[in-house]
Amino acid sequence: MKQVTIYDIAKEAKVSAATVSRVLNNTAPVKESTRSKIMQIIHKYQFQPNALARSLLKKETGTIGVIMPDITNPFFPEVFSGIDRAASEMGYTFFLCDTLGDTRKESQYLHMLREKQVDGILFLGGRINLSKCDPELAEEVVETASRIPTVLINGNLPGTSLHRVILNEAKGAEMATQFLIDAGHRSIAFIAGNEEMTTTAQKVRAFRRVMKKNGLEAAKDSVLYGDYSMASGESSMEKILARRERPTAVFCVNDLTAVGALKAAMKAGVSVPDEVSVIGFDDIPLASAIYPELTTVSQRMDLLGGTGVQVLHKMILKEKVKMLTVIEPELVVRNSTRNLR
Amino acid sequence: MKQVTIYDIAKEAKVSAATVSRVLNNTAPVKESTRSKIMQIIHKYQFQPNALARSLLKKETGTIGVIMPDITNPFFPEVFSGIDRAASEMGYTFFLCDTLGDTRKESQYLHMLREKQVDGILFLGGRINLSKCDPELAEEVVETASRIPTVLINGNLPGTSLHRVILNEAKGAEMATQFLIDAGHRSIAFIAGNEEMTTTAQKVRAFRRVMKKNGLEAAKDSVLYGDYSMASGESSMEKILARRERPTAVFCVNDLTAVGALKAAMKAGVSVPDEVSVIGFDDIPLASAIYPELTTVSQRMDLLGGTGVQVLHKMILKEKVKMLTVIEPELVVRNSTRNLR
DNA sequence: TTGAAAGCGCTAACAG
DNA sequence: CTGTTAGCGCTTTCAA
Repeated sequence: MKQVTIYDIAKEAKVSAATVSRVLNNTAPVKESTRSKIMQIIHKYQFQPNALARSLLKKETGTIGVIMPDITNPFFPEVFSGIDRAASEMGYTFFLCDTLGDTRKESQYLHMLREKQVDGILFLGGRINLSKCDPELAEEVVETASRIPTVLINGNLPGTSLHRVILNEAKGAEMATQFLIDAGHRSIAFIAGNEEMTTTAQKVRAFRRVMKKNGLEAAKDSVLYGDYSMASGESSMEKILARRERPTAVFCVNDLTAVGALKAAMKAGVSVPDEVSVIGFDDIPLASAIYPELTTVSQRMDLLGGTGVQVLHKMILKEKVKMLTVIEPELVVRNSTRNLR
Repeated sequence: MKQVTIYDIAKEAKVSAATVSRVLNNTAPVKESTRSKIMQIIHKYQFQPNALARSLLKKETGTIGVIMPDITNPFFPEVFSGIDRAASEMGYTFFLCDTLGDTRKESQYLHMLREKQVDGILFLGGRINLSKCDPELAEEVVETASRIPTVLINGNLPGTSLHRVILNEAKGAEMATQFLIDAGHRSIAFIAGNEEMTTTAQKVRAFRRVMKKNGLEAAKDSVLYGDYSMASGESSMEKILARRERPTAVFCVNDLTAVGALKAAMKAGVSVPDEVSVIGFDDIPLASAIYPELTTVSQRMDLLGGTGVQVLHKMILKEKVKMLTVIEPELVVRNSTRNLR
């Protein structure tokens, strides 16, 4: 079936293509009788203008590229949902680019998004969470950002200056640690993620700092590294429970890990929170859906995503925006932690 | 910064745009010396061709639209992941269209995807899961599908004939029910989803059929309706536990609901599986990450998504494909169910 | 092996 | 209020 174009409509209505375009876009007054005739024909053919042609001309596509490492990790759908909610009103649609944590795919997507002329890019995870990011990879992002408005969500590329929207993770980790200490815990373990990632490094530093500040010792083996997954939380918790000296509380780098830790505890017949307190990070929906409900630090993922879009939108409009927007975490106390006093 | 075009490259290389296009696409032999000169200039400007212009001409965008009701429900990211894995090798990228279960948004996205000239559409959830779908809504999909290859995943539009890839849900529900009965359960409740949706209706029918076949009674109140969420599973389970005559097993329409049910049981101090068995449906990652690990029916979501893409891809290539592809469910026995014999 | 020219479908001046 | 004209950036004959 041949695609019907604005010319076909114009011919049948005995007007010029320009006039059809005018009624399509309401971009200039058109006599009511012509308008309705045109409308009728448009309807008859179920005509829809070709967005490619329009975008080619207008140099805007109404499309945003979202790069993320793993849509299967509940954190990202939540952020995406916030992005979507904020941006669909503005008329944007999204290329969802799942990199599976593969740096090469990140590069590919960066290129692809440029070719497809997206209006903006939202970058989450991957290289922007590496403590030591290869300068070439960083340069790639900078290069892209110099042509397409780009905002990094919850990440950074040291040595560059890109627009960012981040959650104050250090603060969140401080809050969690202090909360545990205030509840009387003196021996606390931290189930972390990947050591090379800032999402872990920042929290570990904050954790150690707060412990020290409270005159507590964070033994070397108090921090266990993993990969942010439920499986990793489970195995780390097993190790912890196997020790002769168990901590009374465990702080997890994210909720997924915490859920895994909870499972390990239950499996071992160790009661949470009676025998060990567990606190997570993120506040994904799952956190409040399990038993015991998880005490956690909210990343306010929808706000994170929504704010990212707002910043990006302003950049697209060439309005002024702060380079850095930081969102404050919130402690959400539920039932997986116990007050020892 | 003005966008650099193929002409700028051509001019600087002192060749025609056609030649540049040839080296870009390897579409005709080019003298090695010219080729390398052009390449060098392309590199210098970090030139990337404008995909809009190319797509306008070639009438293909390498883009697939994926319409789904809720990216926040773990089922969908899993399917998407399967789609992505299968399709990114083929060079497709995705518009992710989250409808939030809003029929109007579905319509909007259908239109938008057409305007953006996607090569194909994958439709999940929403109107294609309604037992009684408004003919106009169905017609909209048919109309779209007549112009753009479209496949429905896990759904149907009665009275139309569209390409579909579905999981045999009735079979899955039969397997789950029979499994419970074989384990000696005689009183079984079913926590369902929305009564108007086929994902619920099919399972309810299968559940009743198998009960009857085994000479068991499925009392009217044995089926509780809800909305597929963890919260709905929790509240339904609370109702069930409040009865003087408790069933010994509960079959849940999906894993999310089952997780909610588990929570309610734990909260009430009712042991799963000792006092009540719980079986889910889907096998999302969460199912095996909680304690007790959930017995469930696998929807093989990655296969579902991957197969959907394969079918779609063939349609795009105008190859022959079966209208209907059905995937068989698998029972995954874990620890949330108990054998009574 | 290369260039000229036409055109994908649309919009934006500029006239009238 | 409406038509004409000229592209947007690219690919593809057709000739040379």
